[in-house]
Amino acid sequence: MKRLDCASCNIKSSAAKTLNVAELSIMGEHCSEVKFKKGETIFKENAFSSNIVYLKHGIVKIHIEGPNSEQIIKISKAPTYLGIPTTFDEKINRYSATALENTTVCFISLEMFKQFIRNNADFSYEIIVDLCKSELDSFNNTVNRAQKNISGRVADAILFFHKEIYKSKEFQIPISRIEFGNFVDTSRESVCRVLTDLDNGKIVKVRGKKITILDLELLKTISKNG
Amino acid sequence: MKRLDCASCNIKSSAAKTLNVAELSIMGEHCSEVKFKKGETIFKENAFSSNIVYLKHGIVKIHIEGPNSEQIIKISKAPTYLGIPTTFDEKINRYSATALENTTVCFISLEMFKQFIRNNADFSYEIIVDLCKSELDSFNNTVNRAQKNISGRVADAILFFHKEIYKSKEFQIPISRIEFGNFVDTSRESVCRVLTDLDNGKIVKVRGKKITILDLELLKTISKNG
DNA sequence: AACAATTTGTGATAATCATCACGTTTTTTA
DNA sequence: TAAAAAACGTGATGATTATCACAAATTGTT
Repeated sequence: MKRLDCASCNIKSSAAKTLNVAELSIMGEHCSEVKFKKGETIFKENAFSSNIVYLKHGIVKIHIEGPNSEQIIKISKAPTYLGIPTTFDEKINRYSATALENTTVCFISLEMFKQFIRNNADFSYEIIVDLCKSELDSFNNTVNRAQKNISGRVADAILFFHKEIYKSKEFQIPISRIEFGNFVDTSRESVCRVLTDLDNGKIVKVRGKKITILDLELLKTISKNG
Repeated sequence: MKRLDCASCNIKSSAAKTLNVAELSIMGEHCSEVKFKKGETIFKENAFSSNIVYLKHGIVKIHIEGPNSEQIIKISKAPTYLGIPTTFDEKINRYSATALENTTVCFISLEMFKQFIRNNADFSYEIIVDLCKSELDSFNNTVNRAQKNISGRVADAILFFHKEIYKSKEFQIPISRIEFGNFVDTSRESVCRVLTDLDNGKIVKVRGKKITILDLELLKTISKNG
């Protein structure tokens, strides 16, 4: 296993920031860094798992094979942990993670990670804060998926890419129309139709995967009211 | 504040089980036990919050006010923590909890709870395990809500009450038809129709709120395939 | 027990959205 | 660079489900 110099890593998680040099050195001995290309699977549902996965660079989708199609649960951007719930409680992964662009991840030995949690309460504290945040996100997500119509959900997704991922009004969406549908609980065709409507209304300029938000306020209104 | 004798409590959370007598005594000094009647609000979305809530007895619904209606995120049964994510990261509650039957909860001082997490890594560990479990549940929920049709989701809910809450084939559902709809992302009317179909097909006997599962296997099939 | 209020059940109708079909464009690969 | 494969856009159609309307049943109240 490649020895990593975690102490000098400047993309530490807030949990890792609580560790001292000695602890970071131990961590480096139980870590490996791997690069993935766009489209590659980082870890897969139902596969055995004994690593915590930390996303250092890049964007990934978290997805589960549903009864009808792939369900994209969320899209995550570095830096963040990817596989804490999936590895902590279960022996097998309960969801998959796939790179949406070239990414770098650290595979951290689960045993060592648990040691840190058991021995370092500050570390645990930060992990708990993280898990709480994602649970709240997940709850909000449930409401939005359930109660908004397709236009609202597509608008939501565009606003999500704008605010959470690219922090710009102009970006390339990292997913196909099919994946977009799997992300906002609708069909590829419906996504296309909503996008052309937004384009026709000069709210969002849509050119293939390239998105330019023209009227942010109106887009927010659509996100709220559908 | 009423002083509680946490040491002698036999409904301790797995986290609280890691505490020694001295710690449990401290906990008792920073806890208060409150009883709620069916229908009463335990804590409310957008209200200020400075307590961790532990459900000792009873069943509650966790809900969020959505753009169109109340969204029931989940239904939880004692013993469990209710408000970790809502209090840990935020100053205000991000969701409400309402008693579905007479319940007993402990309000635990957030400051003290954070002290335990910072000082007792075994305690933190158990909290993390809990949070991981609920995140996984939440992910599965997302898939089921998105990809199953109404029959499947209603069947799911009945199986949920059977397996997770009452552990019996016969029970009274603790929610109205409207709430049932808010729980499985549909209208009151659609819930009624699916329930009469299940009753007509002799799969589930439905008499008002009283449910008797007659054909468990068929119900599971409906849950899967709609 | 009688009344009011709420909850429930069910038919009719309308809206939303999925699916199908097919042509076009873009991307990948040989 | 040409061929093949994949992704995309859009119209037509049908299925699912929401909404409306109203009667029946249940629950709560005086």
